[in-house]
Amino acid sequence: MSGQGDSTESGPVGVMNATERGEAEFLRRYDASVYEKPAFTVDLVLFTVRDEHLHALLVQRAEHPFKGCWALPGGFLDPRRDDSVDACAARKLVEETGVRAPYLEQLKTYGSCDRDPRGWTATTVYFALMASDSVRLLGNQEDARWVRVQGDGVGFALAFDHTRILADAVERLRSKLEYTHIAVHLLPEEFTLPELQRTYEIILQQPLDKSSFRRRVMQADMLEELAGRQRDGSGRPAQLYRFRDYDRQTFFPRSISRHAR
Amino acid sequence: MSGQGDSTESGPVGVMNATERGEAEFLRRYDASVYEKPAFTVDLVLFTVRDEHLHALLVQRAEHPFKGCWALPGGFLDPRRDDSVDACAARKLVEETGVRAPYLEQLKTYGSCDRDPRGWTATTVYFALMASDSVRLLGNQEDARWVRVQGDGVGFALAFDHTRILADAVERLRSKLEYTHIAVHLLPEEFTLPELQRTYEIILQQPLDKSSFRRRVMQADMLEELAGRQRDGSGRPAQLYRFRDYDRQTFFPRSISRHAR
DNA sequence: AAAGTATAGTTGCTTTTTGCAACTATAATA
DNA sequence: TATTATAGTTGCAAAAAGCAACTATACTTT
Repeated sequence: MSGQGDSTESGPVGVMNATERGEAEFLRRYDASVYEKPAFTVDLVLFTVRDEHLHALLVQRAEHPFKGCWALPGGFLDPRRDDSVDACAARKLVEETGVRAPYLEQLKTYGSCDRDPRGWTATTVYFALMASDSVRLLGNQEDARWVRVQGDGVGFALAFDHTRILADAVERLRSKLEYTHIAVHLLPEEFTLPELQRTYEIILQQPLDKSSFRRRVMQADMLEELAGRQRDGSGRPAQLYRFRDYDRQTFFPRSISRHAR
Repeated sequence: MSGQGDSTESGPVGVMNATERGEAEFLRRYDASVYEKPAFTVDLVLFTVRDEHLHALLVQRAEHPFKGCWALPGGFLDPRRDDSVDACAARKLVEETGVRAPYLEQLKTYGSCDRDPRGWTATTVYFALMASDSVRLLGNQEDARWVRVQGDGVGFALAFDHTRILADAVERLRSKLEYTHIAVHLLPEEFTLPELQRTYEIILQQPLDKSSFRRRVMQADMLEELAGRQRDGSGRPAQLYRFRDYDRQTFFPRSISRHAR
C-alpha cells in the first residue's frame, strides 16, 4: 500500500503541470449553481447558571415561520461575511451577547426536508457556556431571554426542531460534565471551590461529596490559587481560584457520579 | 418566566387562524433562491480492524479537483433523494460498502470558503465502524481501498481537508473507546473476549490487563454468552459472545487506560 | 466580649475498585 | 503422555473513592 502515496502525492514535474492545468481548466468552467443546495443556518445553545438553575438563551421570532414562538438564536450563514462555520457561530455569539471568548463547541448538524416549512434546511448547532454576569443581552434583542432549563427542556415547545436540539444540548452538557472540567466556563474568571461544586450539582441534579470533589479537582491540577478570599455573608470565606488553561480540554479519569449512565 | 409558554404556545382560536394564514401567505411568497448558499456534502470515515491494524476506507478521486488524490468517500447531498443528512450518510454508506446497519455516528461539520477550490462548501462527516469481513467493496469503486491508519493518519496527504478530518475521526474513535463499548461494532456478530480485548489494544495502542478487562466488560453486562466456542489453532478455545443491545450506547464508569489524557 | 451559627476546608478510616501475578482449564501438537 | 499455547479464574496488595467527624474562620446574637 505504500505505492499509493507515490501515485497521488507527487510525480514528474511535467505530469503535475498537466494535472494542474487540467484542474485550472476544470475550475474555470465550473458553475456551482447547477447543483441544488439546501439552505444552511447556524444556531446557538447558550447556557449559563444563575439563581441556582441552568438557563438557556431563547429569542422570540419576529417573522414567519413560527412567528411569535421562542427559538434558539441563530440564522443563515452568509458566505460573503463568514469565512467558516466556526466564524459564523462566533459572529452570531457576539451579535447576541457581546461576549468575546467563552467556551464554544460544535454540537451537531441537523438537516432534513421537513424541519423548516420553507424547505430543505441544514443547521449546524453550537453550544456555549458563559458566566451569567459576563453577559448583557445586546441591542435590538429585546426579545431575548434567559429561560430556566428543567429536566431536558424549558417546559414548552420551541420553533422548528429546537425542542429536540435543546434536549440534545442539555444531554451533551451533562455528559461532558461527568468527565471534563468545562463547568469552570460557567463561572466568572475568579471563583471558589464551593461555587464550582454547586455548579456541578445544579447541572447534574445530585449532591456531591465535598471531600471527594475537592480531591478530584485538586488532583487534576487545573486550578491556580489566588491571593484573595471571597466573603459571602456569613461563614468562613472561601479561597479564590482561577482556571489555569482555558484552551486545553482536560478529562477526569473517572466519571463524577458514582453510577454513571 | 412561566408566562412565556402561554404567549407563544397557544392562544384564542381566532388569533391562531390569523397567524396561520399569515404564515401560509409568507410561505407562498417565499423564494429560497434569493439567499446565497454554500454547497453541502456528506463524507464518511469508515473504520475497520484487520491484520492487527486499524484501517480507513479511502477512494481515489476520478475527477477534479484533487484528481488522482486519495480522499474520504462522500459527495453532494441531493435534496431530492435525501430526506435528511442522516439518510444521505446511510445512502452513501450502502453505495460504498453494501453494509446494512453498522455503527454510524455523526462526527462534525467542516465548512469554510477555502477548503474546496470550487468555493464555499460545508461537509458533515460521519464515522462508521464495521467488521472487516462484513464488507465487500461495491461495484464501480475499483479505486476504493482500506488503508492502514498509523498514529493519526495514513502517512500521506489526502484531498481537501481530509487529512485533518481523518485525524479528528481517529481521535474521536480513541476517545470513545476509553469509556464506551463501541469497539464491539468492529467485530463480527459473534466474537470472543480475547478478540474484543485485542481490538481495544490495537486502537488504543497499549496492552491491557486481561483480568481487569474481563471484569470491566462483564460488569457492564452488555454481552450474551453463546452456546459455541471458538477454536483458533492451538490453545484452549474461547467462549463466544454476542453484543446484547446494539441500539443503546452504554458507558464504562471509568476510562479504560490507566492514565487517561 | 463571649457564645452561637454558618460555611470552608482537613483528616482518618472504611469500603470499593483496580492492578498484578500466580494459578487452573482445555485444546492442539510433538 | 508430556509439551505448548491460549482461555479463564482467583487471591491479594495497592490505589481510589465514600463517609463522617473534626478543625478553621468568618459573621451574628446576646
